[in-house]
Amino acid sequence: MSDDASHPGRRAHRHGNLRGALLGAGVALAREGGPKAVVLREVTRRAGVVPNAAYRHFANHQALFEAVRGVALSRLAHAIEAEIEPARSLGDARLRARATFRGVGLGYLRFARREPGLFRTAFAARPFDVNEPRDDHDSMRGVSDANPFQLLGDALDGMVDAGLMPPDHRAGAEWMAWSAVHGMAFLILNGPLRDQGEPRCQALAERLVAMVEQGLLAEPAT
Amino acid sequence: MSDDASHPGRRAHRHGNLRGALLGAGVALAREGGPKAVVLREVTRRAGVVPNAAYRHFANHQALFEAVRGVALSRLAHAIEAEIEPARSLGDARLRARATFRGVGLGYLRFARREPGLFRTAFAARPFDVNEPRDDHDSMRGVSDANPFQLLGDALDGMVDAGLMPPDHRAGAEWMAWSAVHGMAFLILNGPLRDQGEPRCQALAERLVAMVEQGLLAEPAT
DNA sequence: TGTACATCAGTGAACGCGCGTTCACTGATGTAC
DNA sequence: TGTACATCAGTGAACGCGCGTTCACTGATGTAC
Repeated sequence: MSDDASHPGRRAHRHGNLRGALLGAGVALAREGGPKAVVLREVTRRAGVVPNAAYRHFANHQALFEAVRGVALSRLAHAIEAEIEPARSLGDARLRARATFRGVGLGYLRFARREPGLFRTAFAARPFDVNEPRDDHDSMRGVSDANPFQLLGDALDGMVDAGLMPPDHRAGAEWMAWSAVHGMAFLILNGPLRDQGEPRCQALAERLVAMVEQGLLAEPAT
Repeated sequence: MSDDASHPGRRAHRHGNLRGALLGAGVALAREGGPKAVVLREVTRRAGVVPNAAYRHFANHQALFEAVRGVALSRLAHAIEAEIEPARSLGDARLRARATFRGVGLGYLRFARREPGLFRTAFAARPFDVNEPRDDHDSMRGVSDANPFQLLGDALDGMVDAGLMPPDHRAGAEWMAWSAVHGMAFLILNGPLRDQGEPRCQALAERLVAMVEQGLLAEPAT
């Protein structure tokens, strides 16, 4: 790729950054075809290298896949951060808390629609550790390094801090919100909602997030 | 299996009901290992038959898989019907409507927990047609033949009929409820909620369904 | 500044695996005469 | 009631596929003297 340096006719040895090239190829495959497309042999093919060369940089196929998955999760976090960014400038604390919470849900769903392959990859196979720090591989400057789950938790904390959500409703609220939003992502990607247009998807997403907000705030103590 | 009939030493020809045996083996595999475990060669192995014998009864592997998936969806519908059955005897129409609605969600989630392999199989690969009638393969007598989606729709209609839900909130409400419940099933089966005990899962499920109910009824017209 | 050498990233060839699927076959069953 | 025959469900053997992974190798690179 970028090693057109000073040794024109040399053999392909000393790739330069094969690990990065393999990871990039894996991410590209995941974007195009989801988790099943992240096949070791195809990854090496794309990197212009023989299959077993991958074993210099990853213990096995699973290790490579986990690295790709880490990037996918990181991209999801960035998508959410981009969606909640505008809310930061809101003056009213209550409005800001609500807008941030909605942004987390809408960002999650937007990423699912825009990057279905990466989204599927992020949640394929073993679930990600809710506490694992984000892969800083492609992190942006000036932006926190939270994983998607932590961004959701922060948004919920904000709702409590702003006095919108009773503190005794806070525990476990992540699971409620995440369930709703992930389920809709599934219906849109694999389910009966899969052939809806973008405007309809956006409308459904907004209604869903509003429903969750309503349900979490007004939730009876029962 | 059941052909210990009148021909003791005969070859394995004329199985009797090989199609049924294959389907049964496929369902058993799906229960044990989810959709990926429904492998044609293993199905025939379990039926005590040579692999290509399956092609007398199913066009190919996919046709066999779809048949298995149909059974899984049918089982899910039965689980939901069993859960809403008690609500039918409730006198008050409003209580009955709410109990039925909750039963749909709780039955869905209970099935996901009790039959994770079948649940995963039901929603693997291509989504089921929301209008397709249930496989009557193992239908119960005295019970309607609705698919899970139709049961949800009926429950929502019941909420409107009972005056609990404003009619203008009815359209698309299935997607809201289904999203929430399916997402939680995912978190419990594949996500960070996967190692919770049964009581905790049940509590989360009840809270989720209550949240959806609250959110759908109080939903602002925005 | 030049030579000898250790390192180790990538090569080339091959493995065994289980899969879905195809082919020509055989022999028990049920029917027609 | 008995015989000839067509049917077709299941057999046996084989295929090509792409996969992940292992092995002994080679040759460019950077370092020590």
